[in-house]
Amino acid sequence: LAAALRLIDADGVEALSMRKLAANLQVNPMSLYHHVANKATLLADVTRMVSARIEETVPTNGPWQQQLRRLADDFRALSLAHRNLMRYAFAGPNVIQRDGPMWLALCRVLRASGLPERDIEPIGAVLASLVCGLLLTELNGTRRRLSALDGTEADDAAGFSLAVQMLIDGVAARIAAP
Amino acid sequence: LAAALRLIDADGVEALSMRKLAANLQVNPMSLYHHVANKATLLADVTRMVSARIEETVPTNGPWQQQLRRLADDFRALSLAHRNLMRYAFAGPNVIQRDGPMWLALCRVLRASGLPERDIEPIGAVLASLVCGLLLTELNGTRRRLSALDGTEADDAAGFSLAVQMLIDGVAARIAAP
DNA sequence: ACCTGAACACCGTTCAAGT
DNA sequence: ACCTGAACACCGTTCAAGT
Repeated sequence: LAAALRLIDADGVEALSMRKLAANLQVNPMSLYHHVANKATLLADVTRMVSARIEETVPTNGPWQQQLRRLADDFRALSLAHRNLMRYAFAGPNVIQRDGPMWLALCRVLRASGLPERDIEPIGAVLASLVCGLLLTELNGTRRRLSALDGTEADDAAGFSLAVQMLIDGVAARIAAP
Repeated sequence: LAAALRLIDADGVEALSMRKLAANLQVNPMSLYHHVANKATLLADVTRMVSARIEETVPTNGPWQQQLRRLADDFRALSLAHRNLMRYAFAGPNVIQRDGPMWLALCRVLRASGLPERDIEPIGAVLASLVCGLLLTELNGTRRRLSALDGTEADDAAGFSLAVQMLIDGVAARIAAP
């Protein structure tokens, strides 16, 4: 999986083939099938491996607004660190798993915010979706292309930050007047 | 392009090959290359063709909140009508074009809302990104899987509606206190 | 201007045979 | 339990030759 990720980081998901991966590992292409069912599950496994890295970086103190922002920023850092993989992975269902650290951390923060219990999961799912959209459009260049004629990396970061603030305010509004 | 879209609707983007498309058109595979540069641009062209269908359905009267909601709903209807294509297309840069009807309509509505001119494009880009996220996670099943143990189509629609309302409120708040 | 057949350089995956 | 070579059924694309 680590070797596959290296190749994807270098050349993109489309350029990864079982045969190239085998060559990179100095092994017969067919040997891979003793460790992985097929290419699709290999990609799903790489995606899950990378997505699980949110875990370590998650803080548990400070105001909920700050924790939420931190979670979003970590998700963004992860996406930018593995652009090629994540751009592909967002199309599939493996980026945010229901039993994964990302979702668990998000629910924990929302509970700490005082949001009514029955709102936690639906609002959490919507927030996760919205942030996925921000990251996907940053990875594929759509946001930069739309928001200005001469977009920079700093504009991407600013747009992300602005949007996350909007989401935090939205949650706050829902706590104040449920 | 229409034939390609039919095949994609039926079997998904992965199952589309130049050779199958040619067979479907009762033509030699190589003939296709006289009408399209390669497979990647064919897919981009299909995406643009479908994305342009927002055009006709866009209203120009009523309060801006209602127009914005209508735009989002139309985008959702389009995405659901061509799930296989759109799931793939969201990964690329061709869904929302800067000179396309979607973006032009969005900017028109935001101008009508009274949002300061210099906020139109950055806020528009962020809103477009967020809605892309909602649709993508609906198409790949992530939102349904996260928000409840027994999600239905109606839950998807409700989550979408709730999120769009949050976005409209966010814009309204920015108009009231800039 | 469009179509075609042959060919090239790749794919993912199966299977029988090896150690 | 793991590795391997040969083989199968596909790919996208190029190119020279046709109409």
